Amino acid sequence: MALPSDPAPAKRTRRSPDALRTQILDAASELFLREGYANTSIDAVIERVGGSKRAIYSHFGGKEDLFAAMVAGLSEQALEAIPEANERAEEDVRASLVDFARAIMRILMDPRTIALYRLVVSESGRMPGLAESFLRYGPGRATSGLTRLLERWANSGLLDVHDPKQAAEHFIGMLRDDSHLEVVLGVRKPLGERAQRSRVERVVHIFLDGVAVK
Amino acid sequence: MALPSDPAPAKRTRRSPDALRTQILDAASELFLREGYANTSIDAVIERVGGSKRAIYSHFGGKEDLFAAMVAGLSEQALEAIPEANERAEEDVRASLVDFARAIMRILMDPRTIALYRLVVSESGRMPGLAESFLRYGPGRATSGLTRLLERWANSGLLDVHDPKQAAEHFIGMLRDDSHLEVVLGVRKPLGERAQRSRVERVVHIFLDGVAVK
DNA sequence: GTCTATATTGCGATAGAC
DNA sequence: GTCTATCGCAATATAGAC
Repeated sequence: MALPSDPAPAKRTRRSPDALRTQILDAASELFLREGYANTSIDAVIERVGGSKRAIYSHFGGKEDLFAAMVAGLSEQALEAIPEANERAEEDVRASLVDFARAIMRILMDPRTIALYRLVVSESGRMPGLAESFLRYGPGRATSGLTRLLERWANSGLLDVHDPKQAAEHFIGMLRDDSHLEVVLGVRKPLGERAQRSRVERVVHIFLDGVAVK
Repeated sequence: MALPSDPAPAKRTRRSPDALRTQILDAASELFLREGYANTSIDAVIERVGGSKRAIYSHFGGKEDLFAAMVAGLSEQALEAIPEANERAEEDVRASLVDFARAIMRILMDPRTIALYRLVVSESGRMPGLAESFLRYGPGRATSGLTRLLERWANSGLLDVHDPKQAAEHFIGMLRDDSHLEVVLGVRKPLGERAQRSRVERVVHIFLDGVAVK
């Protein structure tokens, strides 16, 4: 994201506190995601950013807090890609669901998201509060976004859902199935564009129409 | 848990090799699941079982191999609870799916399975092969079991599924949704019997009938 | 046991914003 | 000029490796 501290830390112009904060977060994200929590040192982060370790402590409080800030930031950032409920949604339920599912699928298969997921599962036992903020900024936003869509369609009589939140969770669960787990566990590469599309079609079809022969 | 060691023709002093192996696995499971991989020492395992460290190395090879054996064993053991495809399946698709889903749901919400899942996600990066055996003995068996059921129903013209394996993955994904993730991350307790039933009903309903208004 | 790595803190110096 | 954030460096603490 931010500019790499070019040849040398520019003497003339000073970074804004905000820029420093962002640069620290970017460097920390990269290292945490690649090396894991324990294998990433404060020194390694600061080495990439320049300046003093003090900056991290005054901005974030400590290593755990830096990690937590990174998790929240990345979760939020990832979810920016989901389409907002818009007017078109009212018109074509199926197409809107496909749009939504594609966005979620892309996020789920993004290597950064995968690494983040692994990291959160690994470290949430040790860090109370980490899981909450991850869920709130990440998966929770996806679910609540879809929940609102389902509610609207249910109110319009287009869908028959009694518990929109639960239905949203099930829908997203279909997207985060074994194929996702296999990627998380590193036994297969993330699905490509084509496979993603194909799975999204099936999921939307099952969700809307079911598989029972009528 | 596994083989009962009572009827073993154990001499006064010596356990059968098989019983020793089982006892080591049981002790290791408990410690690994509760304390994690790094926080469990070979000494701690041996302390519970008695005997010498040598036993672990001759039976399993080393700490990682013991861990891998435990993961494979627990995965396999957990999956024993899923109902085999039987004759009744042919009769009532819906009831059979509910049975199947209930079994899977119970497994997913079992604290041991939850701990195992966390552990596998945490350690699979470090241990090549761990993820494969976990998937093969655990989730893979669930998926393949359901896949066979779906194939039969599809062949009988009861269901309209073109890719039974993918459909099975989506079905199980609905059961392993955000509510499961929240339990894995420790932000909520496992769903109780009642909530499990309720979710299973919804999942089967969505899967068979869909939510679109006809 | 020693020793190394690393998280954390203390504090005077300094550079830029105002 | 003052003021604040940051820097640079050093010191402390501690957990884990060996």
